[in-house]
Amino acid sequence: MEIASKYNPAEVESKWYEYWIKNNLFHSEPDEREPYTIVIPPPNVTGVLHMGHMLNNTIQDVLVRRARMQGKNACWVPGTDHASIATEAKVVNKLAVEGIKKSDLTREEFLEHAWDWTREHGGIILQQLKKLGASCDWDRTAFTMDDIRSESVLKVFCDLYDKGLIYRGVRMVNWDPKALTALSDEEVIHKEVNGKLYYLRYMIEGDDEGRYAVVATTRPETIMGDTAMCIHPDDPKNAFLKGKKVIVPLVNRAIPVIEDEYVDIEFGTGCLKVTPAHDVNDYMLGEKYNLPSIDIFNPDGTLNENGGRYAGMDRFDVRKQIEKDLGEAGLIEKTEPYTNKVGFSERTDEAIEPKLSMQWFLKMEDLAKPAAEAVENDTIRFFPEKYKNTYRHWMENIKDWCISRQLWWGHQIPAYFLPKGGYVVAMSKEEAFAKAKQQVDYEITIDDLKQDEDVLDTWFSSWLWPISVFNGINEPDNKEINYYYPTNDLVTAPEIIFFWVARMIMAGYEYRKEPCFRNVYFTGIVRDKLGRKMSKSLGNSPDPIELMEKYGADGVRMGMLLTSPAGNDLPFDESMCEQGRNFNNKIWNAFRLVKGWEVDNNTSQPESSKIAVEWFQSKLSETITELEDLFSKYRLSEALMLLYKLFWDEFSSWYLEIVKPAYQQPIDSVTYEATLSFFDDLLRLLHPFMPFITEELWQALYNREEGESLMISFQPDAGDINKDLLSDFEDVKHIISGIRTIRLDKNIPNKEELELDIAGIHTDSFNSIISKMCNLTSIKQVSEKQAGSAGFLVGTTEYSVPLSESIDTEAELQKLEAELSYTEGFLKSVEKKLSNEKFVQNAKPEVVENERKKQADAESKITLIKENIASIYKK
RNA sequence: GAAUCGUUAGCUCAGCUGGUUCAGAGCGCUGCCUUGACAGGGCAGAGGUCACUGGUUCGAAUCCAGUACGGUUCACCA
Repeated sequence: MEIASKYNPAEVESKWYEYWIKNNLFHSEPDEREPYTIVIPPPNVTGVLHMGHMLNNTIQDVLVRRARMQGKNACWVPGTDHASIATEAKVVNKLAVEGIKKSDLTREEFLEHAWDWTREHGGIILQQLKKLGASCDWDRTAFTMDDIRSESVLKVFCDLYDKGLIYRGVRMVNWDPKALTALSDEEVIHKEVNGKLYYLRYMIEGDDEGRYAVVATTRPETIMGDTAMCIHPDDPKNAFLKGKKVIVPLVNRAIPVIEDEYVDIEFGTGCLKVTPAHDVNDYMLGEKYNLPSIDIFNPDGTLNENGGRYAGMDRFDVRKQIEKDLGEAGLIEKTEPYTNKVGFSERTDEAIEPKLSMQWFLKMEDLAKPAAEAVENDTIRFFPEKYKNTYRHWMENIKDWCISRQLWWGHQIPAYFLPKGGYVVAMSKEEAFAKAKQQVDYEITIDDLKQDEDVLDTWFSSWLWPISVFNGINEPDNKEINYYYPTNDLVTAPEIIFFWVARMIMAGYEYRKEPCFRNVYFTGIVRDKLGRKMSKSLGNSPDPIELMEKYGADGVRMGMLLTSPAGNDLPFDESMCEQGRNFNNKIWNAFRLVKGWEVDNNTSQPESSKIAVEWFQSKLSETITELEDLFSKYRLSEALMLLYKLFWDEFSSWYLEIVKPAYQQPIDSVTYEATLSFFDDLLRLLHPFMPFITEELWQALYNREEGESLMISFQPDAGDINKDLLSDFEDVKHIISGIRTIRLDKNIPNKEELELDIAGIHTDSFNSIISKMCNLTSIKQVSEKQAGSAGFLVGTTEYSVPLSESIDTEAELQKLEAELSYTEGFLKSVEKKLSNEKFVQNAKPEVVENERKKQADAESKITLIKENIASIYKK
């Protein structure tokens, strides 16, 4: 049988993915087994796969595949998110290209376009996940705006409204002048901006001496909205302003000077201009002192009629113009460079405008309580744990959630306004009508009801995801939700801990009285070599699909996992995928070797093979035990590395080399069967990490029936671990390495046979292995090392190889001297410790005992080295 | 500004309740190796005052305090 010397992933991957699908192996139905559930963090429906998705979904797939192979009923629910703002922006852009303005369309027409767009681009990302090998239950694919999820969202809205947790009111909100919508606090990113601090003169009204106050502000364009000036009551330098009125420059409006301790005397001049409509703090002052509020902005960030001569201009242009105008009017004292933090929209990167507007809010305090506790007491565990702090801090300072958005793409708020004021909240217009009739004392028709134009924040649907994917909101007692919920693990990015994770936990307790998941694995950020976050705009992100074509999905999966402990950023480098690909190739070639052997039932098993089988059995068991521990701590990269070394070093470099028959010789059947069985176990262990190549080889290892698959077989169990055998074998490796080093040093080809002399304690049972691996003709005990031989120490036993050629005594001496001085130094430090009475008294007995042993070992080693040196001199 | 996490080999990271798993792993690097699974490979090597300064202790990479430098999150100083 001819098998290519290089593994070619492309055809293998699609073949097995189709096979898994065809045999319905990803699908899960409730049964008597223990469930294992993961819900996917739904990617944006019109998004494409990026490196962050690759990392995230690889981890989920590893967890799901492993759980499935542990006999659990594993269910990974896929789906997508309608991503209100992001998608709407994309559709608006697309229409703009076609010369259509959103404002020219009706809501229905716009939504038509949005659905078209969704149908066209939606689900691409899910197809890409299939390339990665994701074992999602595709029959369960959900969308945050499909019927079940939409109904769930409305239901929850109505329910929370009925409970009095949702309210409507005019509040200062974060306004995005580009997307033309309000945002929640979490959607605002504060960035440092280099600007100026403007010192403006406000003349005192009716002051004969022409005195004035100086106000320091970063936003001179908002002066038209000023309705007061504020000073600190105890500020001596501004005391002369008390009770006066000052004139707002340019608009010549008189405003009162108020006093409040909120003002920082030290900052600027100690005078604060108060613009209640455009600053959160000024708004609070306005409330406190009952100040009028003058809104000077249009929704798009241009000035409205209150902006006087600046009406119609953009806010940033006004800032420049006003600086000029005020300067000319002699009303600018000075300007100085100033750095401050400005909020920007997460989605549009537009500077946020604090704006008073009517919005819907959700009260968070009561919802937060059980959610905070659950993480605090580890009912829900975070990996890494440090995010508990972040979470706690947010939960303790939680504010009400602004859930309305002035967009069309999303779940329209189920509130219906009544003709003479007021509104009713209901699941449908019909229901609303019924309610309305009861509520009002005048005649109305259903057409008199007008539904609120706004939609809900995207996260208002995502926070129900673990419940809504099993229809647990609409039918709270259905079989599926009762079986699959609570889910087990959530894999997501720390950036959305507040947006999503925290809120899901809240919804979980509110609607199921149970945690929505048990463990949260936070992935890091995928960065490029320069440490920059990979992003579309920087263009520094490789295309995941191209990567998979180049290195194979298994190779890329491995590359992503090799160096990414939970919570750590991943400095991505293609060389890691290369390492992954190389490992695939190693497995492939090991398989070629084993499958290429000719088996002879009449050959008896050599001693060396018999021991190797026993040893590897123990090694395997040991690794399985360690693996379980690592998985329990979600240390996936370490788990993978452990398997990497098991396969490459222990299995390929040691085990296979030992049992490998001589060239063109057959192998005995006992060893052969054992080797196949080991291979089978190794493939099972590796499968969650690299599903494709393992399935390919597992199918080829034995004759499998149609429908059989590695992915639904079981993880191997750990057997007995013979610790003595394992540790003896480590010595054997050292002996073999020692001999190899001698060959290298002395330039002795492998073909040339050697002898091995041993002075000291040695277990003979491994001689067959040493002999085979080193091409030895004899291994014998000697009282001391022969002259003219090269040696090394393993423990306190001296191994030496007699050499026919004369050896370089000078070099030999140097080596021995170096070892002697090292060992003597070592002995000295041990002796120092032991002669310290306090150490002997205070340290644990076993520690002291250990030091004594070290002392004895070092002493005998020194004696041995000295003898060797002496023997060289004798000669 | 506050909170929090971190600093160990060229790179990415392990190192649990102080003492032989204490100075480790993978990659990279250096040398040698052409027939026999694999050069996408084999074998053997070199590489670190564990950021710094004090302290606790018989004993510190490990515990404590401070400093420096990074990261993350939060914050209304105009």
